Amino acid sequence: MRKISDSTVRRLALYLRFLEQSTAQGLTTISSADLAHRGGTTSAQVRKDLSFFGSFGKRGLGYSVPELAGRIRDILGLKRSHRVVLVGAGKMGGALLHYRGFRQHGFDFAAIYDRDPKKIGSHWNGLVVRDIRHLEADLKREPTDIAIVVTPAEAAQDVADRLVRAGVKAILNFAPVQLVVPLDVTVQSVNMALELETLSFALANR
Amino acid sequence: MRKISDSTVRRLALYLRFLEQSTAQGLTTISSADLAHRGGTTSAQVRKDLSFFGSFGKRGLGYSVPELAGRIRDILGLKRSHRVVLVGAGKMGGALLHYRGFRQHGFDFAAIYDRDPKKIGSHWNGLVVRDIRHLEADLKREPTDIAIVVTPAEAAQDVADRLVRAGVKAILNFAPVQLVVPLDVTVQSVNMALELETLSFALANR
DNA sequence: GGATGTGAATGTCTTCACAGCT
DNA sequence: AGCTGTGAAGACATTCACATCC
Repeated sequence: MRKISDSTVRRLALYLRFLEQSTAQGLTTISSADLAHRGGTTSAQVRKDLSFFGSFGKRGLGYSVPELAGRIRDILGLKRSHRVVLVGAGKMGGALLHYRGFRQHGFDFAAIYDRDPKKIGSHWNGLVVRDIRHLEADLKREPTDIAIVVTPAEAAQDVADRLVRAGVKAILNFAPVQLVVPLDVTVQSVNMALELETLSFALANR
Repeated sequence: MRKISDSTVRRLALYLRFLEQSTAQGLTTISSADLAHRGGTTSAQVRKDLSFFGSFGKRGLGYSVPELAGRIRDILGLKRSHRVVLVGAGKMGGALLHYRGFRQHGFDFAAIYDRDPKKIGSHWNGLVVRDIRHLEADLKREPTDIAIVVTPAEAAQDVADRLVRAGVKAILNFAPVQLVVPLDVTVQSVNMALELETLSFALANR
């Protein structure tokens, strides 16, 4: 497949969000201009993004909301649900576990791990926190391709190495470190202090 | 000032992280190649990023770690601390409030707001949750330029409008909606479901 | 000698603009 | 007539490569 840019993928996910809202509002048809307006981009951008994957619209009319939503779900691989394991049973881990948006989009938490004996065995949103030592054996029994890492910075690389060895192919990293992984593993990092720093830059330079 | 790309700003923040680590390790000098290696980029990229703001290195030697760190802090506006208000006293808000990385980088929580009477008045990490109704009056007394929005999607735009009216110039948004704000206000959004969706795309297309 | 700083070349993403369907 | 789909143009970002200086 032709190389698709990260920005295009992120925009597709955004468009999908708007399509879902449009469905809720009972709309059946939407134009690239509408989608663009809501996503802060241009209609040409929307059409170009979609054109990498096919032509889903009707000239003179626009796109069928349900059809386009289906196509994008297909493109993003959201037609099936994903098992997700979470490593790090801290405050942030707990917040993520309760975050509605994940389940709504087909991401289901299968397990939560920590290494702190005080946390192991406690119940979190219907799941029991397991000893990180069981990670490899558990994933061998039930393969999982997405992991969320919410450990302190010092532990994150080690956890990532173990996840990779256990066959995880995609990691969402909240620890403030740059994870090193093999090329066939994808990492997305959310670095919250860094987000604030870009805001600080914007404030300092207006 | 010449227009600086968002990617450049984010990389600067990353370099700063590495410089801090290098300081901790007692290094006094670092080359663009070292910085590049740790940040997953190239030495030319590092030099180009820095060149937008001046020439901070010594040819044949590299960069002085403390000096470069200082320069980047200056560029990013991190030489002063920032007052931050948080809106939304949910699980995620609580997690952010406890997140060490913020304070470490000079971002200090000044207040936390919610509209749920059951939460108002309770203590969160040394702060008392205040009624969102006091937002405008509080910010008039103590101007603040950064706000973090961690409300449900439905409430986020309304909260953003009020923040803007109260003079906030930078918003870090965790609600899964696209906030509409005037041009002189900067928004950074962290959309967690969207991050997982890009991972799902990567899994589906390898 | 060794690493920076930077124009020039290349590559990538976005926008334009219009032919082509419905 | 209206809106898509898409080559071509333009803007922007990254990489190259080398003169420059410590």
